[in-house]
Amino acid sequence: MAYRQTNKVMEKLQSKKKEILKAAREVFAENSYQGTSIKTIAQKAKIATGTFYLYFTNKDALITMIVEEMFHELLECIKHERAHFTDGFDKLQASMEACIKLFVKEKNMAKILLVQVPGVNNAFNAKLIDIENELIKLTKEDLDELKKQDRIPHEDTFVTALAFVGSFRQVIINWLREGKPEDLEAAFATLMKYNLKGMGKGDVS
Amino acid sequence: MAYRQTNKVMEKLQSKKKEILKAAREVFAENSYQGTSIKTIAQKAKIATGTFYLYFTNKDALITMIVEEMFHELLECIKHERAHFTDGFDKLQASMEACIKLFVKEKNMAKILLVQVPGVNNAFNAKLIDIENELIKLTKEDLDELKKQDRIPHEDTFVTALAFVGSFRQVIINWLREGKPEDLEAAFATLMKYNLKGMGKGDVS
DNA sequence: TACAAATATGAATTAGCATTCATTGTTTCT
DNA sequence: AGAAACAATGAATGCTAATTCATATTTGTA
Repeated sequence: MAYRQTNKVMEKLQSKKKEILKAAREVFAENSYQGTSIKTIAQKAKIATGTFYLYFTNKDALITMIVEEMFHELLECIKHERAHFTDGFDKLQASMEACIKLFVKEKNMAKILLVQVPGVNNAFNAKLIDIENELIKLTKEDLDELKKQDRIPHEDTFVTALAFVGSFRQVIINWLREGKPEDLEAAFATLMKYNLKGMGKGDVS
Repeated sequence: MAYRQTNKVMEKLQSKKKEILKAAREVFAENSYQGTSIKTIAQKAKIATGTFYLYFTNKDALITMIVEEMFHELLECIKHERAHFTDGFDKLQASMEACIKLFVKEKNMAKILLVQVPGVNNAFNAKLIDIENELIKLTKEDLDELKKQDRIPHEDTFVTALAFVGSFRQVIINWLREGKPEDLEAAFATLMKYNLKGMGKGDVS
């Protein structure tokens, strides 16, 4: 009779794939894409290098899956937090707060998305750019809404959205690279105030 | 008797070295460090691959020299423009305006410094971080001065400096990658206003 | 238990690219 | 002109790391 996988085996395979992904996230967070070898990942995942290729077609497919997973996690997290609010300013604040909280919790994710992967190659950058553009789009929508309500001056909301996202990005990257500011969540307050004032919100204390 | 180079030959060698640097800047602007081969650079510079090694000890020495040249160009340009002003806000504005004008003029420089920033752990990356840190340091000094003069609120000037630089960085990167905003120098006005308001400058129109 | 299908292994293969080097071409000086 | 120093060449070398594959182990069915 034909061989059929039992549940036990299927679960084992699934968990092994997850194990590889987990190991890979850790290794990629500390080393560049080029500087990361399959052998290293395999060792960390406690498998032979050849085994890796039973789970992923190649190194590219691995990093693609990792980045896509992170993309999904990040956007879901942001959208979930935004959903609690209707006010434009509140939605902006919720987005960035969600983002920062997630990065503090999943530092490897931040390192991969912001520090390691950007230099890989132009094809990969495209994926990362998608993530960033999505965040910029969300921000611009909030700004356009606020503009329509006459709650902020009629400036170029696209440039404003870029400035907003860029200021957070820079602080997070510096935190990852140099450990400064030490307390990212405390810096969040300063940063949010800075940006709300920049947008022209009237009553920022 | 010992052979002595004539001026004509020395000049030829100098200009060939410059030719290589120029070709390399062009190639590095479009490809990552790892993705750029000496062969490609040599072809563009119209020399044999072996000849490259008569001018540079290796690939690392080449990128180091390029980045150091750019570092120097950029900081000189900024410092020169700042020197015309004594007021803190004016100095901040002059710095970023100089930066943007230089990047518009030397787009390859911007691409190398901002887009091809690889997560590669080598001299290349370290040097790029140096440049950014220098700019952040300058910004923080201006902010500290303004704070001492009680012209801005007593917020964390380091985080503020990061936000300031980060907002410009993001806009410039987006311009390089997607061509938006189309007119970078026009976006500069919006961006500067945003940041001055963010800092808490009172009379931003 | 036997044997077939599925998984796992890690040494061998392969490919790309930086760097070297034996050879050829050019410049300087007598 | 001819020899010695210098410069240029590009094929050959060597290294690193991704991917493959022949072999071994594990799992499922009868």
